[in-house]
Amino acid sequence: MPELPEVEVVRDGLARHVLGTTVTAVDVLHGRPVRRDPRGPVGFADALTGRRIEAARRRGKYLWLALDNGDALLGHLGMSGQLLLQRPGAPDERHLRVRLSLVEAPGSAGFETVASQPPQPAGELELRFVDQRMFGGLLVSAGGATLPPEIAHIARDPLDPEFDDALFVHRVRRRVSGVKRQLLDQTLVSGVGNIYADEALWRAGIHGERPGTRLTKRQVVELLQHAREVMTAALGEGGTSFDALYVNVNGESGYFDRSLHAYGQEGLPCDRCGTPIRRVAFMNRSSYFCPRCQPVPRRVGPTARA
DNA sequence: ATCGCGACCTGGTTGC
DNA sequence: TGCAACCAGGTCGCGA
Repeated sequence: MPELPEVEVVRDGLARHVLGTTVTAVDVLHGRPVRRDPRGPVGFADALTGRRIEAARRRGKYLWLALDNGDALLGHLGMSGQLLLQRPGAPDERHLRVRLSLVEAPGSAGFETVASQPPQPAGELELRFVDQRMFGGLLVSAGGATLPPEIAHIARDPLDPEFDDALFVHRVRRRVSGVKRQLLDQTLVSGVGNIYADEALWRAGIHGERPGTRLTKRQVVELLQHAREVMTAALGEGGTSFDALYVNVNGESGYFDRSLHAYGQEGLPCDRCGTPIRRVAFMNRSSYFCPRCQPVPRRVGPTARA
């Protein structure tokens, strides 16, 4: 599933290929992905048509295209979403939900970086939102070009140069909530999902059910740094599979196969101590951890296994 | 105010 | 073999 590194790869691809283009048509094939747009599917399409794309920005797992009127096309890939760039006429993907027709503005150099692609009408391409499960979605954010108000509550992510480490440490240590739950709290830090939370906790040797109030400053600082490292590593690998005219979100990127130490490793020996990795239910999903490197805190141990 | 949990989705896999 | 149950999980809204 797309995590912060994959979303950043998409953002980067969009930045290199759709800036300066103008939206000439919008086709909403399924209403659900635009459910959060207050204008509805028709209003959504109308608000985009004729607009020029000026920037591609991201915060956490949200990304948006800044438009020439100060609005923004805000998107979230959810679990299974993809943003693909296709030539017009390419067969519809099975789960194609929204199609934006784009045209290069006269005089723009926007497409000249696209090499070795199939023949296509000059300056025309499609931006397609494909999403099997439709947890993701798109909306037009009024006045959202710089930062959409819809995501004003979303914290900066750990790779953001303006992320406030000290504030994060302070807030985590003030809450009794388990530290994994806090890592997943978008108002504290964004971009960390179930996979990166488990990986960062494994690297830090901290159990996710440890209350924030029971962690030292140093432990939280180190945990944050581990989250940065694991996401940076994934970003490096995610970027290598990027195809110029095919902005892809690959949930099976090599990174996940090669570099995971905890997530999805139930029963396999811990890469540090050999103890079998354990899996427990957590927030309607799963948590993976090494019971030796990440001992279950005594006070909450019984519930952590429930 | 803060916290925790269930609903939302589909398709692949598992179990009976 | 066929069908049902389960699982993946980010985000939001609701209830405690």
